Amino acid sequence: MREDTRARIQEIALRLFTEQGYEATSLREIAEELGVTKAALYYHFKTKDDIVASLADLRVAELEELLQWARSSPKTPEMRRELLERYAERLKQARYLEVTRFLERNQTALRDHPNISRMRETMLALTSEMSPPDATPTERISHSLALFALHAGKWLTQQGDLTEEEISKATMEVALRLLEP
Amino acid sequence: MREDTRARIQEIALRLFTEQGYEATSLREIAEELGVTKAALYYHFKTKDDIVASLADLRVAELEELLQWARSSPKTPEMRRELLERYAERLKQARYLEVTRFLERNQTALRDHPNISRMRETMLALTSEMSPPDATPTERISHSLALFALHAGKWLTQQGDLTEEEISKATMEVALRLLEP
DNA sequence: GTCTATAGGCGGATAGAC
DNA sequence: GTCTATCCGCCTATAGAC
Repeated sequence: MREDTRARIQEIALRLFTEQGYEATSLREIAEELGVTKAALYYHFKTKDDIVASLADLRVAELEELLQWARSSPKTPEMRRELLERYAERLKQARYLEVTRFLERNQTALRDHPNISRMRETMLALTSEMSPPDATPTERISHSLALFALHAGKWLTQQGDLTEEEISKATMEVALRLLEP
Repeated sequence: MREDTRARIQEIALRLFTEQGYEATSLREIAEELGVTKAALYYHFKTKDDIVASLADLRVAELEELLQWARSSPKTPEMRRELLERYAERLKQARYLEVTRFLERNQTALRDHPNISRMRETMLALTSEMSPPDATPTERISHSLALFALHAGKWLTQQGDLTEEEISKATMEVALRLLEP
């Protein structure tokens, strides 16, 4: 039953930051929910920003790994399809999805955070790997959008009575179609 | 040269909220930039939230007008194409685009704001007008994404050396293609 | 309409005991 | 590792003069 306190802080912080926003969530709230005092948090993390950094690290590492793979692979349509599938694979992991949501929703508040800038750059580099060098503007937009389409499925969940399976399958179909000529 | 102070507050607040985030922006900053004291702001707006409400009103009204138009129109593919074009038209107006950006980037911080909930619902209703009742899940996702595609162009601006004209044209092409069977 | 002054609270962060 | 106690600054908001 005894869990690493550090991990529990990350867990609670991630949830609250995502639900309420980073600035709107105080260390007091996190501590209260954990059942300790604010001061205890400072044993595990030097600052509030440090908690964010530890959360972002996870995703930055995965994104950079993905980018490295893309760059070292032949620039073919098949590679781009596989990049899409690998990205979708990551999004399926609950923990990773939560972090992604948190970062999506708090872009502005975290704009000066070093990890965030790095993530944005990596994400941009990733979208540019989705198009061949000679692509038209339309192709470029379409291929980049394919990546974001995978996120979109999550926002549109409320819509109708689709199951998660249906949505994720449909979303991938749409994304793949955005890659077609 | 004398401009309505109320309007200038909205203008400055909108910019700072968008750049730094809602929570991260204090009334002191807004007042300083305007060249008055905090207290003066309270003559024009009852609370900080009131400033947000006044900003959101603008967009909520336009979205609801759009929804009303869609609902009172025949449910044809042509209508959906026109809805897309009308939406794109709105996004072209600088003032409207700024408000949209602000709301996009501060969703979490403003999640309890009445206008924001209403906006989210309207936006969702709008996406559901994009699909016929008998649409498959894939069509539903694809058509909804068409609407968001128009936003995406703005995020991907940094990419390459495309002009604003090229991006907006390419984005619309991609969006229209998402509506095709 | 705008000011000065101030109330009252909560924020992040630290010192030092246990 | 966690606590109590505390610092200090900034925040929103209000009262009341001009």
